[in-house]
Amino acid sequence: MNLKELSQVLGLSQTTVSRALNGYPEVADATRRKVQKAALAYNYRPNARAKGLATGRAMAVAHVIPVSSSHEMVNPIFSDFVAGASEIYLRHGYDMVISAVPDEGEERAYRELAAKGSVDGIIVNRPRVSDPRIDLLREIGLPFVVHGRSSEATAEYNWVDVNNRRAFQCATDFLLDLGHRRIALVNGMEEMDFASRRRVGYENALAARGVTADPALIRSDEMTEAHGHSAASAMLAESEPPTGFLSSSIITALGIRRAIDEAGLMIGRDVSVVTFDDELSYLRNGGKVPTFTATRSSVRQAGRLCAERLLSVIADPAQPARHQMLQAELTVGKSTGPAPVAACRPSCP
Amino acid sequence: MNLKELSQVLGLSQTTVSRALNGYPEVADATRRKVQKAALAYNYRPNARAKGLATGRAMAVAHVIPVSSSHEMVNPIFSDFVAGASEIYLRHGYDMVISAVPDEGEERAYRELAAKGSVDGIIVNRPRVSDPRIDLLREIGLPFVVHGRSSEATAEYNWVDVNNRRAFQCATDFLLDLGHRRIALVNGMEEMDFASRRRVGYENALAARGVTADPALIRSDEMTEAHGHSAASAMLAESEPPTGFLSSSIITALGIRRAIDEAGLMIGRDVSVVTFDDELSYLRNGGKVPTFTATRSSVRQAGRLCAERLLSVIADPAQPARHQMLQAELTVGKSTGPAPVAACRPSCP
DNA sequence: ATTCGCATCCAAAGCGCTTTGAATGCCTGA
DNA sequence: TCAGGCATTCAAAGCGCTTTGGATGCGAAT
Repeated sequence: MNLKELSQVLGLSQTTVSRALNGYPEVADATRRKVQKAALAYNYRPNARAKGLATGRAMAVAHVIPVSSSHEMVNPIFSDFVAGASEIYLRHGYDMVISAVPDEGEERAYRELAAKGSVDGIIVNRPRVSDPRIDLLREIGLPFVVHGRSSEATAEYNWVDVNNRRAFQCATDFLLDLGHRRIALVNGMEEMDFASRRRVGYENALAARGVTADPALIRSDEMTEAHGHSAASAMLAESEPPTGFLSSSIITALGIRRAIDEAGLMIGRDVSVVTFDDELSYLRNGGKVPTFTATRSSVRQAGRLCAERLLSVIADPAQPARHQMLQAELTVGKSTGPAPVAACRPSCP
Repeated sequence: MNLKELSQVLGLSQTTVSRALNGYPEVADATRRKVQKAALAYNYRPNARAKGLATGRAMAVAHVIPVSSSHEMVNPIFSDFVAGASEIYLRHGYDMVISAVPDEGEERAYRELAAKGSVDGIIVNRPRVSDPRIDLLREIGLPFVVHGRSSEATAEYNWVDVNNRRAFQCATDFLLDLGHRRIALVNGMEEMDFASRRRVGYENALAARGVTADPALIRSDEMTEAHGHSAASAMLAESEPPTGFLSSSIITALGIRRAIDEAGLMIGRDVSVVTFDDELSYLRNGGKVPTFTATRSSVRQAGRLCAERLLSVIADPAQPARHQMLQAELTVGKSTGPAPVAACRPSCP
């Protein structure tokens, strides 16, 4: 059933039917009710493509998911972020299109997205420290919101981010306060902006206490369970193993815990772990006293905020850029404790 | 730059330009080359909405993600499935729209999706044992492919599924062969078809050996780490604890392992665990000898297959329904071993 | 020389909607 | 009685594309 048919059934013009359904005031109340009833009865929905063509708005936004031919990795936080964002889109009648963009033709893909006109705006995920996408999107003129920031970007743009530097500074301080001195950082890929900021927070905290960061205690890779495990295993096997770990994701933290178990050590007593916790729905760091001591910030909530911001920018593209900084709170769980007193070694008196 | 402008620049009609770009034969080679060059130079892309309106095809498919107001859970396999599917869509020039559908208005939402005409087909996720969506979609006439099956559906429909029953039967047999008799099942929600089939496989295997399934050893819930942990903790604290666990997901398996560790037991020696492994990219069950003994089947691959099937159905909707059954292979890892000889208990001689 | 076929190109209709500009009918006030 | 105002409704244009149904011109066949 399309508008033409519906209007014929009703004996009205397409204009009147369209206006009645879209809430225009110049339609008699009786007529409007009649039209609404018929629309319901015939299960009429305006065709989205035709509507879009006529209005110039797609009522859809794109989330870009980078696909790399080299390594098939999906961002673990993708699902929860998307779930949060789609709550908002649902409420506002927007569709979400997921656009897989291969690493190679990144620029081309973004331009195409804009030129095709199938979306009114874009959410940019996983910005790198230096990320050409931001300037590109500004040039193209398509509304966008970045989840995260790009440190080296000069232009103004809308972003929603969590205070990664501060979170890792706090987490490091927490371990330092507990007496830990050899603290390892199991980080994400450091060309990613969030990972780079986390490292800065870690290094700042150490420097503030006069502890020199040991490069052997810093690892950076995709945030998989395997990475957490292999990084921690290797470090724990060193002659001077760390007594504390900072983890960039609850998934790597699981790997770190596994390595600790395997080493015959006890987490929270022999080795402490503080992790960043995105509050992934299927990996809740739950319980009254959470398993892991963590700096937590809901990525699902970040998804909601990004989506809301994007819809606002689409509604009024001229407004100045706005930034939303979320604070990750440190919650003490069972994975941390005072630094163990050094075991008696040959060098000890 | 739109078609009209481009054709004016070239001094050609819109018809010719359109045909030149779409590969129709009735265009002179020289003309075609000129048009292609200009299209590139001006960065011309046909407007997707207009094209869709004219052709009647949206060049987009929907993936439905159910959002429940009661519990905010995202299917953990969502990201990898979507990543696999989008590889295919990308290759064929299709967009993927993620449609959040609230539990309440499910039927309305599907009808709307079809009537709006913004997609050419749908992927149905997480079918339940009895799932009205299948009949609904058949009635609506929108092409669809189900990831999984719905046992109680009578009509024919396209699906891609893994042999869950067989996988769990094999896994159970494997533990039985190792001498285990008290085998627990930590399952997903059993109104989901896959979980129901897994349970059947488990029960069949036990029955075939004359072992009666103990209801106390079966738990079913969302496949979170917490569920694995709490289910296993509770069971291990019983007077007759299980010596083997079957887990429905690598995520619950992580929780089970945690419970085993906490109980002071050793996985693979005191307690064996076999898990279903969807090969999630950030939770690879890696290594030469994998951590977990598992029946594995890549959900990313399932995403690819579903997408390919859907595009095929869209291209030729009249073709008969086809089914693709993937077989999950059992891979032996470090999490299983012979059933421990019963420790000396008061009741022992 | 005329016709036919072929290669190439084009004008215009149409996809289903919104929106502009105008028409219609009715009531009010002069 | 008639102009003017208001409330309703409508016909038609237009969004940017594809596609139908010709046009046009040229060389080959008659």
